[in-house]
Amino acid sequence: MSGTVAEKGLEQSPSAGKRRQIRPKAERRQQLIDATIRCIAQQGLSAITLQMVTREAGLSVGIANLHFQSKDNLLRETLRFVAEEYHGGQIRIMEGTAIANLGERLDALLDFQLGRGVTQRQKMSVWFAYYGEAGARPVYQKIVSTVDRLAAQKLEALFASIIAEAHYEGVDAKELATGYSALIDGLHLGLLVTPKELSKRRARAVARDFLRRAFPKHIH
Amino acid sequence: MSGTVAEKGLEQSPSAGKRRQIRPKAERRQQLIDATIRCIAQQGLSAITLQMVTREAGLSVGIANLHFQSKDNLLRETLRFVAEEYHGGQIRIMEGTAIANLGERLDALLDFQLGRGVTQRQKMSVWFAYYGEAGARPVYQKIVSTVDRLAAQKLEALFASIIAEAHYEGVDAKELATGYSALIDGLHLGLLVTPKELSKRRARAVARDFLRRAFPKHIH
DNA sequence: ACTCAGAATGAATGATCGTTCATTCCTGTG
DNA sequence: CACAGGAATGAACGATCATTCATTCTGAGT
Repeated sequence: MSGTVAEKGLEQSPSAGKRRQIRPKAERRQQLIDATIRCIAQQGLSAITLQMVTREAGLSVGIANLHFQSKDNLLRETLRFVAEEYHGGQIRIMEGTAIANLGERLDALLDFQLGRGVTQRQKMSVWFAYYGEAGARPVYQKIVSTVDRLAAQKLEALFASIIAEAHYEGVDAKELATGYSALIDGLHLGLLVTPKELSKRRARAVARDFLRRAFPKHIH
Repeated sequence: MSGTVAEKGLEQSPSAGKRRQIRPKAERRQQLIDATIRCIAQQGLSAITLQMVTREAGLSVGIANLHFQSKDNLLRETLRFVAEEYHGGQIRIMEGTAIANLGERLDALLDFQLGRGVTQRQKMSVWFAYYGEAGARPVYQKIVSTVDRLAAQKLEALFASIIAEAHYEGVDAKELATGYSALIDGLHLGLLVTPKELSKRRARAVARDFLRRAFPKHIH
């Protein structure tokens, strides 16, 4: 997890807020994306406003259209960023050579997916805000599908390796990967919508249980 | 499943669209809620408009505020209706005495949750549209939590009965119910966002696999 | 046939949004 | 130090929204 999303929002100088600053284009873009994420989490995707986002970023209204051409494009780029952050994190764990033991790699994946970084209200709010619009906006669907497909393939490969290693019988890697991904998504949803009923601790226990049932020799 | 949501949208007379009709308040409310559901599915929650909804219902703009006081209230009532429809359907199956056999009751539940009625794009779009806003709107969270808790209790009770009936060992009904609910939610999400990657057939297979792993004596 | 309570309408209103662009102000370069 | 390129600003604009309410119309009761 990279902690690039949080902080900022105020100028670097605590009280002063006047002096105009010129910064490289890439930096401003990221600054606006970060502000967009914070606004979506706090106000929701349907209530979001350019005035809201640019104020959160400590900049003027016009700058959003300067760097992103339109509000629609800013929202698209924000989704692209969040999607790549999440799926990239998963993929890095699954194809990383740092962890040789397959069981430990599974553990690391679960730690990431239900760990502090991902299960922040802020992050989950953004995820599901876009999911909610995906039904009506094919563009969002496409952005998510693209990264999602790659992560799904990596997960399936990891499961296949585990199955081969321990000669598990009657288990289909692809079907199991689909189920595990869906389970994680559903747990995120539960953490977001009914946090009183589902604690993070229990979410982890549930996911671990799923893996233990499938790979008893790898998850103790 | 009650099919109250579809049809309408046009006056009863195909071509004529002028004559004003007076109908009971309850009927008009339902008519507007149905139109709202269709609009959310087609345009998304963030793009929805009272003009859009009332036109879809074949009525004038002012009528929305007449029967619901505000747009916010219309959206709240629509969520309440959808939530009760979905969770009510589940609860009716789980506490219904029509099916005595516990294994068959499980099957019926799965058929409902991943059947034609629920997995329509229209329905799932509405669900996740509201879920997406739940992070920023405590009201939505509360509405969903209320019905969700009851369904979760019924599911847990059903699982507990099954566990007791066949003396399954080392299985916790509550944890399993949480996992199953999350799995179903995640599969709905997959069907909505990545329909190309996940067919309804495979979603059912995945859910059935989860149940078979947990209750091998009940699901063949 | 007549009446009238109240359901339904839709033009008008004020607020707010995304977007534009003339202007201002940095800052690296010569 | 002077200057030019372009990053940043924010007032202005037109479009669109939720909401109001004076008016019209309906249909059940008499």
